[in-house]
Amino acid sequence: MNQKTNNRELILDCALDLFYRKGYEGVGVQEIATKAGVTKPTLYHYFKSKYGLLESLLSEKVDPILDSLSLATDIQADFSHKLFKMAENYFDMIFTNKEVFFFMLGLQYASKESDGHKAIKPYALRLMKLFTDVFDRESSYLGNMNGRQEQFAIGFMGILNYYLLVYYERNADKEVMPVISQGEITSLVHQFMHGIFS
Amino acid sequence: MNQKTNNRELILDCALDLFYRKGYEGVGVQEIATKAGVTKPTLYHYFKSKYGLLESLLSEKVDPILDSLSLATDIQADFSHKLFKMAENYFDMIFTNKEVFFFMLGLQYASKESDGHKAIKPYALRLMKLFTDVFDRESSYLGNMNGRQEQFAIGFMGILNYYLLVYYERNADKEVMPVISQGEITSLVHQFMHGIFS
DNA sequence: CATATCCTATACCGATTGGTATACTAAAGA
DNA sequence: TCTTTAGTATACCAATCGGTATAGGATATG
Repeated sequence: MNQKTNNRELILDCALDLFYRKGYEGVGVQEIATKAGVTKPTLYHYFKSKYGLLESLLSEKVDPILDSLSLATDIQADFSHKLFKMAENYFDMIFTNKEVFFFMLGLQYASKESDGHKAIKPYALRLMKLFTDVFDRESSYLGNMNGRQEQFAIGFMGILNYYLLVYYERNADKEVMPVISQGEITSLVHQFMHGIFS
Repeated sequence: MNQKTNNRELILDCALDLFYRKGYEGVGVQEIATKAGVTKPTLYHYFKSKYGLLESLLSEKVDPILDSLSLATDIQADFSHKLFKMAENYFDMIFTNKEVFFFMLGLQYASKESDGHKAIKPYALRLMKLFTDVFDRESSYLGNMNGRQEQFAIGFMGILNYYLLVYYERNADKEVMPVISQGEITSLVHQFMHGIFS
């Protein structure tokens, strides 16, 4: 039985759990190794540095998520339904990858000079582009966005992410976090599309 | 001349600048002291610990800002104008207190178990309540929000904050960050109130 | 002048930080 | 069987972490 890949994966998983709970800078390499039941040289055999570990972690955990999100934006439906589906997929993705997502979100808001922020930047841009593309594609049909597609994408992501943050904090104490209902998603999408008077 | 308050203030300012640029965990006590031109015991004379320094920093820098923001929400105008004024004040506040605000935002998204997140929580809640109150007060006039005031507040803050984050990243390299124009604010508020079809 | 208080510096603490040199073991390929 | 390679452990490194004991200097009050 090949132990190699096992330990590598184990280290990544332990690192993610710790990073998620305490933040990238708040976790030492020793702590990760101990939790994974290996020693530091083992960790350094697989990853060239702590930052290298972070990079591997992101590329192996975040990229697949973005890939699947990307596929999910290719549905055929009217715009309102499309946005609903997008929000639903987004929330789904987040609840099944809670640790990755909130760790990612934290890095996005971390100080610019921090290692974490530098590491997350390409992924954040890709996620943003994913949302912007949806509005861009729609504008060729609707044609009424007047170059504001990006502002819409920012607004949509802003609403979803901030809603998630608040939701997450309020249910943090709960054993298992309850999912966001379809009604809530509908309400959020409706608010985004038609404003607050309706 | 009394040097005491000078050094205390100096330490706070240096700490803020460093925390803003490198993050709370990314900065050592020694680094703060050195930048302020004092030694560690001096720092520890004024603040009982690194965390105590953070607490003092927040209460002395964030609270006044929230106070002034709170006052600014008390204007008499139609709702749309009120939201515009709020967004304008919010952006104004942020651009004149860039370091405090983005440091605060970073802590808000930091991992729950981190010291920084624990320290910022009450301030984040106060800011949130500030926005929610505006919608609550308006609902007594309009009465058409059906208990969704909080969702609206979250959405509004989400749009503003995410817009700020993107804007901030794009202009990070610039010598002096250009302010967000009144037109942009109008557009954002309009989008929030009436949705994307208009 | 003397005392008390506030402030600051030298020098140190144990613990932890990220990272490594060296050697050993197990397995796979020739 | 011999050699090579990947993986792991012991033990170590200098540097930094947050924090402090002690003592000296300044200033204000008695």
